[in-house]
Amino acid sequence: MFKKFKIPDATIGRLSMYSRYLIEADKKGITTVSSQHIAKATGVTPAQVRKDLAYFGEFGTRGVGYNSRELYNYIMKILGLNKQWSVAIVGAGNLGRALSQYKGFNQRGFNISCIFDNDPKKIGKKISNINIYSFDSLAEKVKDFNIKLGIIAVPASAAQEVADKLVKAGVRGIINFAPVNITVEENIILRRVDLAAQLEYLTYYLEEI
Amino acid sequence: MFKKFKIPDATIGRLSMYSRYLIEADKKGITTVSSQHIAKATGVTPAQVRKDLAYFGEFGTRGVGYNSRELYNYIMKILGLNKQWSVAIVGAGNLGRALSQYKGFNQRGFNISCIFDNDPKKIGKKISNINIYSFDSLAEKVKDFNIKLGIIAVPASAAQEVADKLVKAGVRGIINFAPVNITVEENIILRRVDLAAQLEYLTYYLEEI
DNA sequence: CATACATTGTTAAATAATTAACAAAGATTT
DNA sequence: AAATCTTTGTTAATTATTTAACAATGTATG
Repeated sequence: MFKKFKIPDATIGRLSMYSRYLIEADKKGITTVSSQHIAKATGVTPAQVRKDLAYFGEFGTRGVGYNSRELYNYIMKILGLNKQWSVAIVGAGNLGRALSQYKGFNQRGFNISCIFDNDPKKIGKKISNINIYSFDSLAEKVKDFNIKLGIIAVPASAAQEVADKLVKAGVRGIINFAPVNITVEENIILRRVDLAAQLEYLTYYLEEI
Repeated sequence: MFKKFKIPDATIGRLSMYSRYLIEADKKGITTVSSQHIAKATGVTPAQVRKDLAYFGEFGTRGVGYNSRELYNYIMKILGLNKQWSVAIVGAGNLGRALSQYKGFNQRGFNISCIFDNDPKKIGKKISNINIYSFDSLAEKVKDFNIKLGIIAVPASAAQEVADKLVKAGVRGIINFAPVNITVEENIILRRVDLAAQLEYLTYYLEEI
């Protein structure tokens, strides 16, 4: 698996979609699929599918297509999903609690190992069998559980501080749900997910039609 | 407000970020900001800020910058956020419940009016004062509450059916949290948010470093 | 086994988005 | 009031991404 070239960010998101389609196809007994099939199921063009895959190698057979299971395995490997990942969620508010229980993470190999909060009323409790720990024990627990991924679900005002703590503890990738821009050192992967902004895309387009 | 040209999708997301910075700046008594200030606070380039704004008009004063409050108001108007929007959430599972309670929506003018589910145990109950109704009453309630935005938080297998129902009831914009591609007629605005895929971006980049 | 057909992988063309450069316009200083 | 400084808005250049086209390659058919 080689990542020599710069791959468009969007490609990664599409690979994830492809993989979901492929595992479904495989379950249904569809052993072979074409770029056309994948494209139709995921809402992209066949050329896009082939281009995306071409970044990583040759996975198909000309005149035939792709073996569903095989391509699925390749993509999962590309995405780094051929193993389990431990994840920490920081913030046991509504969003943090929901994400802790969200089944979709488990389905893709993510294991929410622990939750952190600074509310004494929450510390020591559990959310669907996941322990809530104090901020103070973050570094310790991150090392214990070998956690490389962190989810920030705290208010905007605390997000940067939490990010710093996570990075210091050894976390390598962070998703920030707080609606604020935070910065991390260069070798840390950071993504921002702004739920309200998603609705704002809709209102923007609906506004003037 | 004119949307003659095709605006990059990313621009809309950035406008949302800018607006969040601007209201904060205004609260702190910073009446004037430059594209440089906005850029630094939101993690983009000053040229990007000016380009984004230029799609919609001239909001600044050369040699001076932008009036924080004024630009904030302009952007909110552009995004269609100068009024309240009623939103329906479909699915009262973990994710649906969390989104119903998520404070971030309210802060930006979104009002979760009702929740729909088909579980008899949930119908009739409330989640932080928001009623849970049956799928059957969806069309009726969407009209009663004048709901134009819908959030799909049901399992992938039910997502398309829910989308169809929402559209038929008069909803114009949809966010789909189910990890599946759904289709809607052309004049409906649809966005897909795949939470697991967000983590997969991280693992992709962490995999081979 | 030659011909027709299907579908990939790849190269080229077209489109889109970002960044850089700078003239225009207003504020400040001498 | 001329000269200098600042920062916008806009145009041009650059970079990135998507789409289209097609040669290469394998399968199926007569």
